[in-house]
Amino acid sequence: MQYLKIMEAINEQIDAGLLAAGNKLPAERKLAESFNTTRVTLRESLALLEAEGKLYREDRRGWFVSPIPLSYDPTYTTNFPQMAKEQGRLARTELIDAKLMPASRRAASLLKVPPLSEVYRVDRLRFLDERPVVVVTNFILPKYFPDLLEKSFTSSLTTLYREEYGVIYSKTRYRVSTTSLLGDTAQHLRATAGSPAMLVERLNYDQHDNVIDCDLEYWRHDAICIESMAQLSK
Amino acid sequence: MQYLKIMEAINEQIDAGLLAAGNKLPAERKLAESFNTTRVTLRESLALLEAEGKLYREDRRGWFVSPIPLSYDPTYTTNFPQMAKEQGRLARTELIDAKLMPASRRAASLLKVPPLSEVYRVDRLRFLDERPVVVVTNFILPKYFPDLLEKSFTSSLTTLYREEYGVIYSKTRYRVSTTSLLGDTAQHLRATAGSPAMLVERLNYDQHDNVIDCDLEYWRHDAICIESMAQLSK
DNA sequence: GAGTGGTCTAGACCACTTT
DNA sequence: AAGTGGTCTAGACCACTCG
Repeated sequence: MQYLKIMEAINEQIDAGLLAAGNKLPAERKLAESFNTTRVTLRESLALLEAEGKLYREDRRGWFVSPIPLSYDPTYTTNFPQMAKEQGRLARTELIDAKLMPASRRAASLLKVPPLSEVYRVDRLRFLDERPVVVVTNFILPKYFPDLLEKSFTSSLTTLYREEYGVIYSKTRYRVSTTSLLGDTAQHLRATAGSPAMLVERLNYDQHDNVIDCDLEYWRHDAICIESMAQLSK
Repeated sequence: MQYLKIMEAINEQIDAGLLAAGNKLPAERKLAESFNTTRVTLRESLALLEAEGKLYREDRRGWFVSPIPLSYDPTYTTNFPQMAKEQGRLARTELIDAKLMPASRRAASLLKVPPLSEVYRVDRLRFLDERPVVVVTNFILPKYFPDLLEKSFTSSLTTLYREEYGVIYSKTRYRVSTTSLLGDTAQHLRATAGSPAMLVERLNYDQHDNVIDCDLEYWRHDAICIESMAQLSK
């Protein structure tokens, strides 16, 4: 099992600090040669390290050493930039698109509205230390947020909800699963189609226990770990 | 991008119900031939479907269609068999090993005890509908559980804690990340080395807020989704 | 324009599972 | 004994990135 040995060798270089977070690895052909193997086998090792979250890929750009993951607490509402800041990271959000449209099947079922009901859809791309790490899609019930599209999306949605509409996030139902990145989502994250990813789906309630929106978050899976504290319910 | 097309084709067959949960796919060579491609390319498609949680592999046995994932709520203490039962699934736990030993570095740091302190280590393998889905390793502080090894491990640990020691799980700190299966863990799960996995680490507290144990759970990543409700803390 | 990663081909051998 | 999946080789072409 060559590819396991190669994986361990690269792993050691990372642990020893020879390859620091963010560093680009040498070209695949060079690595393959230095490990005395072919590209196919080498790529198997790299894919394994990617699955473990030690390396990540930028499509057609090469392989990089993963930074420390962001600790993400779904029970904590602070907005993304602040969450990052508290962990000594720099965050930034880019608006991809915001529009009124018929709810997708998944969104309609989460929000418990009839299929094809009109909802706002807001797509955003978030960066951590200038690396794109998550594509967030919100589906928002227009009922609670009239004329949402005329507002500015420069601040966080939670802030917008609170300051413009007096709506306060108070409860969230979340679901975490693993998946892979495809199509536009992959492109925004500069990822190769099929890269492993973490999907966080959230259904958010306001202070009166009304469902106000839901969101789908496609994370580069090495960029976060979900971390929380829970009182046990039984 | 052939492998994406193949992936979609197989996906459709699953969605259409032609390939039902638990079904074994035809041999790789046959699939490759029927899609008019080579095994390498076909395996790329299969690996993608594995990453998405649609298929899983049993080492040297072939590819299978994934069953519906178990919904796993980390804030819910009911033991594993009961959690499964509530979702109409059959669960079973096998004891792999139980012994007193020096804490591993990871365990010592979680439990906040000096490295190499003696702790109980209990390894168990859990099945869902007769499929091995998770390897659970508990590191238990002997301080609260004298003579633990003399007890029977046929019931759940939570039950054992409560009935034999009056210790009640009341709070848990959990962390979810993605990783891959290697070595013994992979073997117990009948997985090929490097299969994608979900790692759930928990640090458990009793009714007096004492840390009593921690555990590492290596899940076949298609077998669960983490799902919970949270009151927002701020 | 050179080099790189993404994708693909057409084989091969081995150890293991299955028949 | 036959067939299967796991692993590996030694190439190839293309579209893209980067200097």
